[in-house]
Amino acid sequence: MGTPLPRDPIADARLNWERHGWSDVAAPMAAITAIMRTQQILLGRIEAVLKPFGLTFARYELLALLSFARSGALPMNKASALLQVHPTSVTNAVDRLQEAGLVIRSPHPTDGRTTLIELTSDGRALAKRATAVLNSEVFGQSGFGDQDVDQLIRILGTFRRNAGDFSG
Amino acid sequence: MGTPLPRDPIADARLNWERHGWSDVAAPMAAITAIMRTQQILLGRIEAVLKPFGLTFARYELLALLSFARSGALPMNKASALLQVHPTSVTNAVDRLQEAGLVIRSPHPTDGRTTLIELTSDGRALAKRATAVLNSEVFGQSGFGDQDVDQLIRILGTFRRNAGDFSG
DNA sequence: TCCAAACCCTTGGATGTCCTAGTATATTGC
DNA sequence: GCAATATACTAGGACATCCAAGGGTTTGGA
Repeated sequence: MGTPLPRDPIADARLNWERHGWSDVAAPMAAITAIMRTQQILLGRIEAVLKPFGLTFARYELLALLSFARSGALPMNKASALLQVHPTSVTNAVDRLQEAGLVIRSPHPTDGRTTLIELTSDGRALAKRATAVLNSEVFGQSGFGDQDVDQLIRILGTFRRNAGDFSG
Repeated sequence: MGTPLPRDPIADARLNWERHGWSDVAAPMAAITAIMRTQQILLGRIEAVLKPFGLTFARYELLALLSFARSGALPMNKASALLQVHPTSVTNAVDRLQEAGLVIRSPHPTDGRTTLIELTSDGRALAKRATAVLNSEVFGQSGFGDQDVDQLIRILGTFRRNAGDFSG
């Protein structure tokens, strides 16, 4: 990982696609592969920033989501839907956050099937500190130009809507 | 996952960021979060297509990379660099591909430290079939417009170069 | 009223990714 | 020529993600 490659591997893959007669899908292949790689780079940066807090991105996302809920609590199925991850992933994250004393599980007042995740004061404080560093170290230095940020939001927003993420 | 959300959770997160006084980084936060989510959606589609072949995306990428090498063989460290993943991830993928009879390990002729990964004829055939389906089912139906594909390639290409992926 | 279907969460299993450490082989410098 | 350093791969561990299955709770139709 340390040393940059002499050539862009994704551009090379695109050339290979074209050479094999798949020119019609070479460009979207390159775009999709670039998204995969960009995600990998960004996730690496985020995890590096969160590590000193004892957080992973998955746990941070849950903590941040709870901190924006008015009551500081959410049902697990709601968290799963909003974070768009499998329910078992939420179970996993809550287990670890609970061990760390950042959230607690509490029964839903009216629905016996549902478990509420509730932020502790420690959890709320940690979410705040982690967000501040994430803002300054990652989001504030994304490396994307302002116009490109707008383009990404537009393009990926359309894609996500078409993929069935949301109906708005 | 099944039902679309009534609202875009990323747009909501952006509003939350702005409400908390982080307007200066709200847009890049939204763009980065959208990249993470888009990657998740695309990976899901790809894995669904590859599953009938007994392949995962990681294994497919390795297979495809080998199929483009003239000799059909590559040193593991080379594969790790080109795929931009950790060497242990390549070891893992090769283990499983080898069990499936799709690749074999062979010693490097001059460097005793190095192991070559070599495509078997089964591996080459499977890579070809999987690529065909991936092209028609995923890359050919990406949901991105032609202009958006070009924008993505440009924006993410710049990002990756600045991140140190390649020097070209 | 009551049982079947739907829903919620958890457990167990399979994969992939990374990190750290360890073993083996090459290369470099004295 | 030999020791020190660098490189290549593998083993073990921590996490996260998904799927399939299981047990408890609600809901809704007969």
